[in-house]
Amino acid sequence: MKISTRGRYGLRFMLDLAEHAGEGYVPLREAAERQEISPKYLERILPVLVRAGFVEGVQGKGGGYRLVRDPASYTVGDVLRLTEGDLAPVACLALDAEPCRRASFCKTLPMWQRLETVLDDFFDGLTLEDLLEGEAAFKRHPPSS
Amino acid sequence: MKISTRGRYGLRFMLDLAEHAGEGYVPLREAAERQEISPKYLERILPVLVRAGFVEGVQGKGGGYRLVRDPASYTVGDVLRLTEGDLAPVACLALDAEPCRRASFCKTLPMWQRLETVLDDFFDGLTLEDLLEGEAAFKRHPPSS
DNA sequence: CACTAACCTACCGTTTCGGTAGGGATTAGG
DNA sequence: CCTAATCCCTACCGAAACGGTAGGTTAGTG
Repeated sequence: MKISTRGRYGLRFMLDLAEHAGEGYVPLREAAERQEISPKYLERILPVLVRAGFVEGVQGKGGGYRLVRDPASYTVGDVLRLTEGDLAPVACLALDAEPCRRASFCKTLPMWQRLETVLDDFFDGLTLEDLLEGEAAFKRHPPSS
Repeated sequence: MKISTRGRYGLRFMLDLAEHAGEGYVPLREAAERQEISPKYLERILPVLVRAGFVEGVQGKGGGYRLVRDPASYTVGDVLRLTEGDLAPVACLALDAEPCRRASFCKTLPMWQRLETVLDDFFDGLTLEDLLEGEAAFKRHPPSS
């Protein structure tokens, strides 16, 4: 029950781009240094973000990456679903899961389904811009709501 | 980001005991058959539940396992923390985590902390008895609350 | 005494995780 | 035109976790 480095690094990379938006293209090496991530490893996480049209990569000297849209238009859920993969909390709810015979009477399935929507709502309710604001974003969504 | 079989099987075992409470001791083999879990594998998940005093195991003929307390007194969070381990969604929030240098300025840490409380609230707000009721338990805690 | 069933430990094949290595292909600047 | 910078792509790799198996020992029942 852990978010792996792929999801966390991918998200931090996107945040790094958001923090340096409007400064031209950000070389992977610089982002990796700031985020203290192995450049070669980070490099392997990015293709999925490029292919999804989330970031634009420009080759050659002076190149690098930049966000395509406004930071507020990327939800954390969007980024995690790409980099981490499926956000389903159990295997039987994964997109590629084969149907489970026990589904019709499983006492735990409703809970996992409910948890999945809780997670979706949590991650889709946060944008890169929200995270840049820091803790302030969570003050607006207090635990009691 | 998946709950492993240890947590899921442990929970289903506890639910199986809850469903057969008051019928004496439930042999592991019977519970494993009903839950379609490898008996030998399930056997390896149980010691932590026994040592925590969640279930009582009795050896010899006529023996087996039974819940020690009322099903309503076990939260899903209790069971999962024992069988699955830490419920922290990222490594840096785990109990045994070494302190992260980036914590003071990490843009994602507040989100993970918030998510951890969301998960704790979710799992600690459900008991074995709630799950036995099926979907009804979730009608009482609608998505909008 | 025999049988049942919990208890305990070691092993094992597969997958995932986190990372490294080594090349291309492309572009800006001298 | 050459070179340095930069993205892009694929293959490999050690360690750990996952999910399960095997084979015993201990304890209680009939």
